[in-house]
Amino acid sequence: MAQATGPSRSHPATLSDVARLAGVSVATASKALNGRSQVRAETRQRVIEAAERLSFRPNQVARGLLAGRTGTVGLLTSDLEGRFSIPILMGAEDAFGAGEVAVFLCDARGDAIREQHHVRALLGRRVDGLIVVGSRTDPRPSLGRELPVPVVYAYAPSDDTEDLSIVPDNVGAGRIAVDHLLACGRTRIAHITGDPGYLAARERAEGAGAALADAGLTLVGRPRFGAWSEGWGRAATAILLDQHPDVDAVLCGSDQIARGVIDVLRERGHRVPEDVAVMGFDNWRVLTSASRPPLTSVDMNLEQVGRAAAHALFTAIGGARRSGVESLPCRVVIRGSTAPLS
Amino acid sequence: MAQATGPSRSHPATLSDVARLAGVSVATASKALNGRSQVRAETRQRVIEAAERLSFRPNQVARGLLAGRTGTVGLLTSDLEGRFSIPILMGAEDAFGAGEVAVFLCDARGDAIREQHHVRALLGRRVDGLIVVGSRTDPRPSLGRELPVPVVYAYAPSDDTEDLSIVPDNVGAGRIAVDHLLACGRTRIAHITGDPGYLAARERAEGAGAALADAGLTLVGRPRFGAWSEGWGRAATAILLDQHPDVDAVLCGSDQIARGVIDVLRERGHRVPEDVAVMGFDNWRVLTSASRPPLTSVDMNLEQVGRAAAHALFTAIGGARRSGVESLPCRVVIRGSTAPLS
DNA sequence: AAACGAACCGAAAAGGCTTTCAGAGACGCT
DNA sequence: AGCGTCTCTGAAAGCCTTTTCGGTTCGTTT
Repeated sequence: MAQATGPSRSHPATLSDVARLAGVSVATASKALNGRSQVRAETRQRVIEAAERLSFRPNQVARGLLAGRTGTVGLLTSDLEGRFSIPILMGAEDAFGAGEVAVFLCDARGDAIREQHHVRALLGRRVDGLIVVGSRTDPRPSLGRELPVPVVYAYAPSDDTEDLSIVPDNVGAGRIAVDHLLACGRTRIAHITGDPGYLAARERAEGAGAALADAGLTLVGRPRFGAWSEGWGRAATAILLDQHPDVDAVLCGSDQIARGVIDVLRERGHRVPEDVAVMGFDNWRVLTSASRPPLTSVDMNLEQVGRAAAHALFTAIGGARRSGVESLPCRVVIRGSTAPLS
Repeated sequence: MAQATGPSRSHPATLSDVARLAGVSVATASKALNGRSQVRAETRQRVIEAAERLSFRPNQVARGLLAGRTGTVGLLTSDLEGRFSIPILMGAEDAFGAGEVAVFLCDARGDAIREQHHVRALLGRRVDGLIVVGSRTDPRPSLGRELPVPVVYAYAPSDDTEDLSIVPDNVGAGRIAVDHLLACGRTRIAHITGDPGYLAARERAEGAGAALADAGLTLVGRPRFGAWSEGWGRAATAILLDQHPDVDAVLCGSDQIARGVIDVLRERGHRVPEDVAVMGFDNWRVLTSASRPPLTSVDMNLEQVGRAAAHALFTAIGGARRSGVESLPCRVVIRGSTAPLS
């Protein structure tokens, strides 16, 4: 039943086309299509049919001009490459897409100038709000208070506490990770993690330490900061085993580190998880499921962060402003690399 | 020098605000700011200063309504999760961002219904064009010929040859991969790759076979199709070594497979690259640089694909329509896992 | 029969911008 | 002085939709 001649490449139908075809005025056509009550049912039907025949889609641009709200938001990422931005972005896109909001994507490539440029461009397009997604949890410069639209920061909080930021709770993440290891009966727990220049690394270590203290324990040695790489995981494990051969769990700052740790443990003849339990961080599927055994990991619920940011922005557009840093809980995803001591 | 009272949260300045402040009409103000020639230099200067004082940014929505072109495009991905979409998206965003085009991001989550919904929404916003990004290189259903704006398909080509699609040249990729191994003096080359349901897997195998044939050689055994996982890489390697212990190179269908291959090779006492050279596919940094040794891999130049798609769309909006499937060359990134036989 | 609501419809304005066209000065020429 | 020519400027139309408000038609009430 293909239509012989669709509307095709000519100008899309406008409301006045519909009105003409239905034999009413544009005003009536508008009311009919928008469910306004001052239209006779029969007339409304005629208009709807006309609209369908012309496959009329109301021009959101015109609508936006009139309403003062465009139904668009800007999503400003600092680097798409980083794998943390993507899930957040997905969550936000998802939360908005369900409504009638469209998302402009802008990647600043970590450059402040480019970021400014994008902000200007987005404001020129009269977005109703902005979400700023960072690639690390360290605070970042605020876009300022003088913007004409609300802004929500996701993952990387703003350094201005008047702004609203949504971040994962990395201290809590450290706690629940250790809690899981304790629940598995482990007591000699080491922590190998990434670059100490990252707040995430320091906070996770802090949380881990606090959970251990609550149980009357301490970490085996100090937290071993280094790099977010497999290489560091391997190197640190070698040292760890030399110093503390009796360790029975290693909490790692990332899944990459964890893979390095597991490799060296196996090479040195330690069984995972029987002798040593290993936990990662980030719950990055490629790494967790490919490792032997599959890796227990902490998931930061980044999609959730994205959705929460979208939701917060939505309510802020509605007028309800919040501020401060709100942190969302993380969760432990249990796989084969951790198990109770038998 | 902070301004005491910025434009802040009040309505952004409009052109008529600027005109009033400069003491001219909106028409003149418009011409002055847009570089039209029919304005005295002195008047223009006055207008520009007024615009600056009010930090005036022209309303792109109004401009779009008038011009009939909005300076926006829709970027329709089928799944953001997949790692192939991201670089393409970055490339496209980059190519457009440099100009004055803004990108609407929509993720269909692999659902045709949702895709349709997004297309409708985007057309309602009067995007000037559409880029459809797929997650595998197998052809996908066309959006149809009746759309009012040009469409370019990236990575996953349309099944309608009247559409324009930009894809990586996977056959060529298989060729250059084998060429590199041949250049390293390898002659007993095996191919372990992923799911044969993927066109990419079949095409790469085809290209590899062709390059070998050109050299008067054949693969060691047949291409070993399986899954895109480390696990399959390990399993296939075990079988391969049993059947052909003299193999001197393994071309893998993905970096994940390659990591599995390398692991088993090492465990069985084969040195990489001295005894066996190993190549991956996709050039996925996390995997290539973390493996021991770092992995030589074929990069599909996906950012390039994204940029090319953006560029093609741009010219199509300008009126120059192309059609068919255009494939872009891949490149070999050489790291430690391949080296000349000494 | 006159008046009154209710129900329905359409003209017009608004939103911010660009462009066209006509008008206003300024200037030089005959 | 009168005329044509430039150079600037501004009024107004147009883009597409929504909303307000005034007008018309009916049926109902006194």
